Amino acid sequence: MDDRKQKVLLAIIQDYVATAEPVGSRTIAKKYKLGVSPATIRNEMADLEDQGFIEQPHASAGRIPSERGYRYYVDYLMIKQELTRKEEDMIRREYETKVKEIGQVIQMTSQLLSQLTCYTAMVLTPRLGSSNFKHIQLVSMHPTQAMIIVVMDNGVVHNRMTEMPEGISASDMETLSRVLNAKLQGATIEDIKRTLLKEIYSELGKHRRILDMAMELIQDSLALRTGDKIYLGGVFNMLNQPEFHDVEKIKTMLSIMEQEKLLCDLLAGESREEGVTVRIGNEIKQRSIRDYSVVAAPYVLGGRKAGSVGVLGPTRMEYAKVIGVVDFMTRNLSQVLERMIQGRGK
Amino acid sequence: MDDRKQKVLLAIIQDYVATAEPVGSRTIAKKYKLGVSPATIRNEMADLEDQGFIEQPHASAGRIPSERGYRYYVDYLMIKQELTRKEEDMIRREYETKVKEIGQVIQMTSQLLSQLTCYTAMVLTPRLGSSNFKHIQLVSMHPTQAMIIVVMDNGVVHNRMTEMPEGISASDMETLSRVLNAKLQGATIEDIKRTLLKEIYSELGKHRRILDMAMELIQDSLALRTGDKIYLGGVFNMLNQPEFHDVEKIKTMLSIMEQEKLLCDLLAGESREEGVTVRIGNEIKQRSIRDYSVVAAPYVLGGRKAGSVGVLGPTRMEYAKVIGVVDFMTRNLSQVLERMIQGRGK
DNA sequence: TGTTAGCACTCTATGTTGTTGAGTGCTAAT
DNA sequence: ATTAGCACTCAACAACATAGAGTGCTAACA
Repeated sequence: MDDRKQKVLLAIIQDYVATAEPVGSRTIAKKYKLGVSPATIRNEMADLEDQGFIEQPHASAGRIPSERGYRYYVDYLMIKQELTRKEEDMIRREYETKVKEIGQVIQMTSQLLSQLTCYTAMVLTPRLGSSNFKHIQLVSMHPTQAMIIVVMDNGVVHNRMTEMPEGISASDMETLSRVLNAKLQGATIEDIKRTLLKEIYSELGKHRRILDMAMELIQDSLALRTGDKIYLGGVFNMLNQPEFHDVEKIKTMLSIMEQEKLLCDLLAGESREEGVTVRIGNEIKQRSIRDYSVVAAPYVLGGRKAGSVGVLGPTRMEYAKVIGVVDFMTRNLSQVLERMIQGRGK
Repeated sequence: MDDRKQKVLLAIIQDYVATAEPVGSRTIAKKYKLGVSPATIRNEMADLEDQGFIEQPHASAGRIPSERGYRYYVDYLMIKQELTRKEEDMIRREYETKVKEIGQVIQMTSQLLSQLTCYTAMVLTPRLGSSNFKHIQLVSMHPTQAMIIVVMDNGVVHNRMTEMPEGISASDMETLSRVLNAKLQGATIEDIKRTLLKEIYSELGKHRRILDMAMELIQDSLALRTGDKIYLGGVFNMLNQPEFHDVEKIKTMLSIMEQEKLLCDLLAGESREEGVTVRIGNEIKQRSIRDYSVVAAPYVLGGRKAGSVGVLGPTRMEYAKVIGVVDFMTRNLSQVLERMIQGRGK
């Protein structure tokens, strides 16, 4: 692959990414002054086509990059595009002013990602590590109603209403809370299941009914692990891409977006322990998405992969830009989350 | 408006709602055996057009109902379609098995609504009435981190992490919680602002830093009123309606769906204190939605309107069905929420 | 007087055909 | 190795023709 061929391929990709129209030899000669005539470029293009880097939609049209072409571009030709000063400032500002809890962080991230790229953003909720029991609190609401609140040590809070037998006063509940807290301090789910449960029951047996509810909630909390949820951003945004001029395309795209499970697999599966991963067209394992490309990367929490973010768009994607954005956003997201959970050390 | 004219209008509406194609006189004569010839029906149709109940898209096409036609249908011709036994059972089962907290109820409702109607569902989150302070709890997390949890008397829970000065033990926090709870019991926001604040500060002055945070959260909680949020369901669902064969239509529709505020106004504004409201086309005040119809109704909590649900679809809508569904769902939703908040009295 | 058959007319949707222009591949000259 | 020239291909577009659905009107009919 000599130098000029690379230049031609680069030109084709850049032009096609920008215009979504097949690129002809004349266009390249004019716009990307390589100092040679269209005829020469035609020869190079014929070669590139033989090697599978570009293809012709039909006989008398220009060329478009093939998946292999994009792959070559991403691996060898592309220069990652860093965010501008302005963009970085904007992002930091958004996080600082508008975000107060973990759900908002995730949502904001997906919004920013799609806004910066014009494609669809996906963010997987973080698995918040350890998740052991921290605190339980029973609060009397109505005469016959109580709320059970469970706090996990990663900062997740669960709560549930429950019916309560008559004749339990608010101070009874306070006592119950205190005893339970003392017993359960720092316990893992195994501890609770194996040993503590019996101990507690024998001690507080008369409040069996409430205990049952409390235990159920604690177990749910421990089991739930903030069940992998995926946030999408800018699905609608992407419809402005010319690949969606056709109603059928829109529908199939939207039906993919509806399949949460598929998208979770996509994100969880594609991104490795570290760094940005790019999957182009058929490189994606999920069959139904083979017309698109994904740029994904994990974000970390306490040094370990906690979740992933990704951008989904047509194979004709601004890879340089998207990769830059995804890279920045994952690092930023890690920081923001870390600060939020560990405390915003001044 | 004589009897036969009504029958013709009814036939036109039913057929057009079913097929989305302009209806001709032949079709009516054949399918809706009125016992007269197409020519007679043509005469009736000419009259109906003069009166503004139907219109012709172009000279040699059949007729389609006008907004006035739909209005007449909804007011005088239509027979509300109750849900089938099967559907009702399905709904009840879904709520019972899958729904454990208030957010899920709302989401499930919008899902079911859109599923049953094939249009887009909108559900406004409930305003949970009073919303006074019920309980506060400080929980020590890390050595320098604490969580503040505030419970409101309508069952809403807010929580926030905060930094904590060194040298405050877990039992200090327990004490703090207890004193605060005692002081604040059942207080409204005014109480807190006017009198209690000073009292508490003078008593617990040395923990000023924590108090500030706690008070901030309480005030936020009182102010937030679970800020009117809207849940949409089945936006994509609706794309299968033939009115969306055109890309532009899809885009404008989706851009409407993105404007949360607009939709909130729509729902909050259109539905009165009680019962199902139907707004057809231009009857909708919001300009940008004038091509659609809305069927909305409020749901109640403790005897007062707490929120609204609605269905948004093309003017060519199955009003009979949709009205039945909306009616049933609001009543059911009221019940489910009531039970959830007041306690699931057996 | 209300109903109906018949018919001319209208207009969209669909298909056909011709034309244009962008772009190629090949060849021969440089 | 590069390039000008040229014949060729094919999608896109426009112009035109055709078919058919549906109407409104008129005149005949019960």
